[in-house]
Amino acid sequence: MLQQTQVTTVLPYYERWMARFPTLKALAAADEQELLSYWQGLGYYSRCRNLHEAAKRVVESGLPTRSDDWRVLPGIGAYTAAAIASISAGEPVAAVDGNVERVYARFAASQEPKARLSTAARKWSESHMRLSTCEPAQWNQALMELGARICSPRNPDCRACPLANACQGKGDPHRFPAKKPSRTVVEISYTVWVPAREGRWGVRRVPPGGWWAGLWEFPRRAEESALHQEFVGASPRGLGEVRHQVTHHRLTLRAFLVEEALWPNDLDWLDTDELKRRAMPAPQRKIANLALRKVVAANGLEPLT
DNA sequence: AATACGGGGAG
DNA sequence: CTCCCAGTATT
Repeated sequence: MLQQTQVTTVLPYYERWMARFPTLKALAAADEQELLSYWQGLGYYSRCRNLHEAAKRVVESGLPTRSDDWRVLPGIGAYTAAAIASISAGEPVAAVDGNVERVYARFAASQEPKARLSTAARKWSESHMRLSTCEPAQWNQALMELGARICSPRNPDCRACPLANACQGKGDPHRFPAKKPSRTVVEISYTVWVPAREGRWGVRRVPPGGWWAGLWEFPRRAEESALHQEFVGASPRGLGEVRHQVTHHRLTLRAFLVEEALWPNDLDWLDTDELKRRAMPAPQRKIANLALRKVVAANGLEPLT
């Protein structure tokens, strides 16, 4: 959960997750759709599937010990493997996260691209770790903490830094690490229609290969498509517009309520409680709430969380 | 080496 | 707006 996601964001998800799936065995035996519903809103949903798969393998074959063996599990990369192995087994391997990369980039005044920076930071951290009397877990924690609290992205406090003496970047820490040029934003528009009948909602599984694969959504078409044109001709009721940013794409989803025509025939029809438990992409969740307010507010139903 | 992959926190 | 978050897998 913590991969590329802030601790304060993760915390409530983690608590709910651990209450529901308290052991590896429980996790391995869980239904993937339910896992995704607990993950819903966190993003990077492949992490969820990978964690599930990793739990299955571990329950089947036992817990790894060495970093290299952890590394084989899906979703466990260099950072996570090193973090686990150094903490759980005291293995002297460097856990290099964004903090450590930044600390190293400034310390060595390096503007290398991310891949090389990461490798260099790992060697740097590991060589000093071995010279230190510090436990590997403590060393890793200390370096990450230094990056989070002192060598921070926006306001590095070089006066408080224990490495300032030897640091090559302290004159102008903001030059490191090098920022990659920002990509031009791509605008994408979708029409979303919300099939509703007799208190039920029609959803489909997001097809594989793109964003939100495997989650559930209301039918969606690019606005240029022929289906869209046909749809507009059916004069649906507008629900509203939802904007959402995904990396360098800016999405606009225009949502409409349709009660009869143009439903794909492979929809899953859910009542409101079932809809609430399905994992939906954030913008589709917002549309669900628009629809709920419009259609069933009078019945006293609560919005989706 | 570069890109896809979410969503949100914070300045 | 921008940058970046206790990264990983794929190309």
